[in-house]
Amino acid sequence: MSERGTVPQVTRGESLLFLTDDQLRRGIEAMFFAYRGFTADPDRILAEKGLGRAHHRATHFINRLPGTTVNRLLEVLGVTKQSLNRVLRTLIDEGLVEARVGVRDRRERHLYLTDAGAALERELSDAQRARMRAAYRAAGPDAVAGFRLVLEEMMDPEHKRQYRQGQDRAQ
Amino acid sequence: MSERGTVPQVTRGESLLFLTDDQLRRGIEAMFFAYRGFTADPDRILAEKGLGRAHHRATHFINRLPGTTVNRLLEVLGVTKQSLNRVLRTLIDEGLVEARVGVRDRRERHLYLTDAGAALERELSDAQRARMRAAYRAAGPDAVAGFRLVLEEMMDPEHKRQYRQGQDRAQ
DNA sequence: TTGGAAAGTCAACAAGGCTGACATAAAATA
DNA sequence: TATTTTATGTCAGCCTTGTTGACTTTCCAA
Repeated sequence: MSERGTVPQVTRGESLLFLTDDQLRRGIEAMFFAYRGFTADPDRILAEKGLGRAHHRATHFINRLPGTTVNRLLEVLGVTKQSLNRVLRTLIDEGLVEARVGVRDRRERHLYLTDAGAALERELSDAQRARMRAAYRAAGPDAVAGFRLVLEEMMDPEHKRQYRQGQDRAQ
Repeated sequence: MSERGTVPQVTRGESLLFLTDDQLRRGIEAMFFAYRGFTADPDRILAEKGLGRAHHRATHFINRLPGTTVNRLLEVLGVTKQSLNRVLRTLIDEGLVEARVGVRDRRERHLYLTDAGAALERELSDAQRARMRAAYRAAGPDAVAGFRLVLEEMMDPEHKRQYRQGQDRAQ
């Protein structure tokens, strides 16, 4: 907070002009507008099917973590179990997700996408990846590396852990 | 869509490995987790005051565009006037925003933050900038340039325009 | 075997999106 | 001047997706 309105000093020959309040504000607005673009395409598809963004998030991570328990999914998504339950209810009722009672622990429900669920997930992620791919291609590999690094540094520590655990799957 | 599950070919000596579906998925998850971090600190402050993220977005852009009309703000925020109206109503009733009747065109309302509104805006953006600054510092200037470039490429064209117009203010 | 913890469900509420219809005032135009 | 268009605000009602609280079922450890 101490740097507001000031121009950071040049130290050891490095310019710190990328840390001015104005540059930070630009970054904040970039996040705001980019996130809108990021969700726009899946949102359109979901709206047609009477589903919402929450269903997309759930199917994404069920696809990524097949057989996950509800609890595990709760940690990743960061919502209350009641909130997730409503979304799962819909997905199960519509035949997109299957909840299998745990074998070792019968309190647990292990979640899997059905064929229809996998098809939906693919449709949504295809749309999202298409935009991402276009942006990556336009920006180039070095920019992408920077993009990923800054995003990682913005995460809460526990999300950073989860994010890193998601590495090297389906290579 | 055509590249799913394939490894992009190396063309003209460039590696296109940063465009694999898996790399794109990583970017998607990075956006998801980072956006959570991005909004977490202001959300906590807002919750204490009985306000929501929508109030933050409104005060942010009223601060950035002092004297903006309601219509202009609607375009930037991308919500309906009914939705914005509810938010503005609260902000005006709580003495955080002032709506002045237009001089040239008396149908217009020009929006300004009051002193209390400016103080709230500063508290919120200080919190958000603090996280941003830490991420920027940790990632370094080159990463930040890449971050901003990729985000810009992810925006819808009209948001990209608005984003670019926001350059070079309060230098 | 029993009491607590864990997983999941049901009910109710709130924020903040949305649409539609309508009112008012002012500006622009025929 | 009469009419239409524009900018704004408001009411009503709906939906999604968060929340908390209370409850059931199941498991496990004392």
